[in-house]
This record gives sequence, C-alpha cells and structure tokens, in this order.
Amino acid sequence: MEKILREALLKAVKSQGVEISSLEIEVPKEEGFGDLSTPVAMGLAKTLKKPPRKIAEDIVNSIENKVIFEKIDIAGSGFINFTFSKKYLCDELKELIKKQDDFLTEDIGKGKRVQIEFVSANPTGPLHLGHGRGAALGAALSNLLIEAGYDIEKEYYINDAGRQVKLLGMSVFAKYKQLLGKDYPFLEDGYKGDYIEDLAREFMKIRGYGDAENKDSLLEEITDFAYKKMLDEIKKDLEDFGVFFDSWQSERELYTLPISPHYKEGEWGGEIQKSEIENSIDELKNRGYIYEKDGAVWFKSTAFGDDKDRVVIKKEGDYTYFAPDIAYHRRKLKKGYDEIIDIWGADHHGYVPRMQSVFQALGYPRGHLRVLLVQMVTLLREGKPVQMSKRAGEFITLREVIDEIGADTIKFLFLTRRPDSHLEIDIEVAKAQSSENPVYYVQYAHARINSIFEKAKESSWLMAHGSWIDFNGELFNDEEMRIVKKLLLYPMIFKNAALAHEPHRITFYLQELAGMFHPYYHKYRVVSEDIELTKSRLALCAAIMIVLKHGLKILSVKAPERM
RNA sequence: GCGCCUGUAGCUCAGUUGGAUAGAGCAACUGCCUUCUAAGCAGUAGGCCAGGGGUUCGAAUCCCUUCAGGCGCGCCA
Repeated sequence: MEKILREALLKAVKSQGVEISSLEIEVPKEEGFGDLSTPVAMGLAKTLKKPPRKIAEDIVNSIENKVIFEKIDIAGSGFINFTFSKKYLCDELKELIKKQDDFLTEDIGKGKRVQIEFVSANPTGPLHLGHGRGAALGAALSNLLIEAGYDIEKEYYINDAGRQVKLLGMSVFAKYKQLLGKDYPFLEDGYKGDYIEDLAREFMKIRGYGDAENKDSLLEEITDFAYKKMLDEIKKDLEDFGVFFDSWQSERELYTLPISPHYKEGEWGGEIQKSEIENSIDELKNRGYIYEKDGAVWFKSTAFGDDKDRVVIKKEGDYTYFAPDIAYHRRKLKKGYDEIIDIWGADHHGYVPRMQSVFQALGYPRGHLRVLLVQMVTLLREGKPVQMSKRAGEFITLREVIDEIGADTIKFLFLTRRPDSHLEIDIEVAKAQSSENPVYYVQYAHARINSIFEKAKESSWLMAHGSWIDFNGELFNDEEMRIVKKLLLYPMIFKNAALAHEPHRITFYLQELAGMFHPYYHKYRVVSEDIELTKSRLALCAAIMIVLKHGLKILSVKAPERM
C-alpha cells in the first residue's frame, strides 16, 4: 500500500522537474484525512517558488495510476491525502493471504552480511535482568533483519581470559578451602553470591576432598571448572529465554591460538607465528597509530576524536582489556561483514569512541561499526530500588524472572520500550499485572482466531464450502475495512523498523492490531449461516493471524493456538 | 568539572526521523458471560510535552541555555 504510493509519487514529483532525496509518507492522525498522506508539496514550495497548493495539484495531476484510489484530496495547508479504493485494498488483502511472509516483508538487506554481538556477559555469575534486555533486543533485531533479507550472524563474546574470571576462581577456591574446614582468608573484593558456595560444593563432589596438591594447579583447575559451569548456566538461561546464538567466541583464543580454525589457509599471510592480539597491535603500529610512552604502549585514538589515547600494553607488560577487544573486532572485520553491530549496556558508552577509532584506524568507515546502547534496568521491589551488584551477590537473576513471570512476558515488556529509555520494573507489579500484561492481549487475539478456525472445521463449514480465499470483499463493512487497511500498513511498519533497527515498532503495531481485532470479535460473529459473509470474514481473520504470527516471530514471542 | 542518555496523563511508556486537534497500557469509576475463549468488550476521567530563548510555512521532535535524574570519565574489566 505504501510502496505503490511511494513509487507513484516519486514518478509524479520527478515529472515536476525536481529531484528529492527522501519522500515522507505518513498515516494521518485523523481518519477523515484519508489512508496515507504526504507533506511533500510543502517541502517543495521553496525550491519551486510556487505555493504548496499549486504544487500539490500538479503532483496529483501527474499521478498515472489513479484507479487504485477512491479519492485524492489536497488539504488547506498543502497535504495530499490519499484514500484507496475498496477494490484495490481487497485485492491486496488477497495477495497478503496468498503470499504471506513474502507480502509482509521487503528485501532491504539484499543479502548483506551483518554480525550482531550481544549479551556477552562475563561468565562469572548468572545473567541478571539487565542482560535480559540486551538479549531480547539482540534476538528481536536479528529476527527483524533476517526477515528483511540480511545475512545475520549472532555472536556471544566470552570474556574467559580476564581478571574477573581469575577473581571468580579465587572466590570459589577460598570457599572450597573453607568448606574443607581450613582457616582460609575471606576474599575482600571477590564474588559473594550464594552460587559461589554452590560451585565450591559441586567442585568438591567431582574433585573430592583432598587438597594435597600445590595451590597453583588446583586454583587453575577450579577456575576452569567454575567459569565453564557458569557459562553452561548462561547458555541454559538464554535457551529458556528463547534466545539463541550462532557462534560463541572465546577471548582466550585470541591470546593462545595463532590462527583461528574459522579461516582458510593463506588468508592471514605471515601472521601465523603470533597471537591475534599481537598481530592487531602490529597492524595498528604499521598504520602509525601505536606509540610508546612512560613505558606503556598506547593507541592513538585521539586521531579519530576520542578524548584521550588509550593504553593497550601496560608498563608491566600485560595487555589491558582493550587489547583483546581490538583483536576481537579486527577478527570480525577479517570475516568480511558488511556491517557490525554491538549491543552494549549503557554503562559502557564511554567505550564507544575508542572502538570506533579502532575501525577507522584499520581503514574502515565510522559507520561500519554500529553500537546500540541498552539503558540500565532499575529494579524496584515494593517501590524501592534493588541494588544490582554481581560482586556483592545482590541481583535479580534472569532465571528468577523467567520462572516467576515468564520469558514471553519479559521479552515483550522489554520490546515495548526504546532501547535508550531508562526502564523501571517493579517486580511485584510485574508479577501482579502478569494476567493483564499486553503480551497476553496480543497472544490472545491469535489464539482466538485460531479457535474461530477450529470452530469452522468442527462445524464442517470448511469441508462444505471450501476455501475462503475467493472471498467477496464488497461485503466488508467500515470496521472491517479499517482492519484491512491496518493490515496493509504492516509492510511499511516492518520496513521502517528494520531500517531504524527498532523492533519496538513492531510491538506497538501488534498491540494496535490486537486492539482492533478484539472489539471486532466481540461485535460480529465470523462463522454463520451466511456462506459468502463467513468467507470474507474468515479471510480477514486469516490475514490478521498471518500478521500477528509474523510480528510475534520477530519478537521471538510465542503465538499460541490456545490459551 | 567534562561527556553520553533521559525528562510527555497519578504510574510505566509510545509518538511514524520536522507535519494536521497529543497517544496507549496500567491504576480509578460505571456496565456486559446460554453465542467462534471474559487473558475480552462498551463507557467516564486524566496534559504548561521539565522551564526559558531561538531556527521556519509548521517544533514534544532540530539548536542554545537552565533545572532534575541516571551512567561514564583508570596502565580495572
């Protein structure tokens, strides 16, 4: 609906002798203003030096394919308002039902390869609700872009090499000793949650109670055990949350493996002798962005607008956290993606300029890396904020919330917000409202339609009267036509959501669509004695179902057949 | 002190990238189950879009500024 208008308008505007880079088409707030409208004439008033009304008239006159419109109005201020003909709309509805997903989506990705990295929480404790927000967004954005024709890879970066993992190991080690009755010192800045003790006990089961071996090898063993165990739990949590990854990239590999098994021989030239971190720093050095100062090695990120240059190798010779991260992102670049998307918690926003700088230093345009920041989730319990600290062991885990409220509800809740909005969730309220949560409203619409079709089958209506695809659209009343128009708007919503990388637009649309269906359902009966009428109403319901299903699939929320 | 994000109904949040008279869900109040599912429907009420300036045909949206909240400014990760 929007697409055909856009094409017609672009042609008409061009015939006026002007080139425009973008054409705004919007859904008017007032129904009286038609189905779609454009303010394009007002924007052209200056360049054409003619009054908007006159331009609008000229544009309207040069529109070729007028049969699809019932009328085209020019509003006083210069808006051009289009109202589509019933016949055209019903033909389109037929197409929607026939082509389904092909009708709803548009190939804007053209097979472009995009990698999306998200969650990437340290494997030093369970996922908390904040990670859930990143997970929900990453999954939905991936689905959205896949549907839009992009070739997507979802990756989780495992920080299994840094200080935090060591700290986890030491925390569990200390607990282990204490459980054995040793007077072992309490780790001041170590991890403190109950899960530390759980890990220690589990380790004890496997490893036994002896502690004769030397401390270093035991610590190493316990560290390995602990972070792998945590990683398994994280994977399980994500699975139960309904979020899946294509690839899990280990940070350790960047230190140890001279070359990743993912690449073909020869691709990395002479780099085989060194780790990827060394190679990355070498490359930056060759490009002139690495220097030494005060005994440390620096990356010249100020060359690309960062506040200050950043250390990559400390005076003592250790890498900073930044170094493997450079290597990691360089590896992404080597894989040849057309675009790289990172989803980070907003508390890392200060990190964005230096990562962008790396891309530029390596010769890529700034836009090649797109960092989406997900704002923090503030948790309230009985109106009071709950402090979230992984170290102190105080946090609401994703697991708890999945169990208490349900994965679909939480995902939907996250996806009804813009990622950059600060979000407050009161646990008590979320639980209490669970039965009146908007997610059920949308899912219920789907389930209801399903039961209509079951009813039709049950009363052998479908057997007796065959397919409803050749419905008579003339039988649609005004309310039904409003729904038809809403359905035909979905491709536009979808396209804009994909272009803006904003899945929440889908969520809002779905609520609006469900908000049209429920009243309709209440007011009219679909399956009746009137065969022709039943056919057209079944067709409408089928189309609603197709769209609801598609939208929910993008949000990775279930579309239940029964509730 | 500097930088980023946010400020819209009592609460939680949308607002189609600058468009027409400002939107939804909760919460509150009034009604509706013998029918394809009441996780639903019908109705009522709620606003100085934080404040002030500017840009233009037109601003919740863009720029400047003030205020309020959050986050970040390590040779930590």
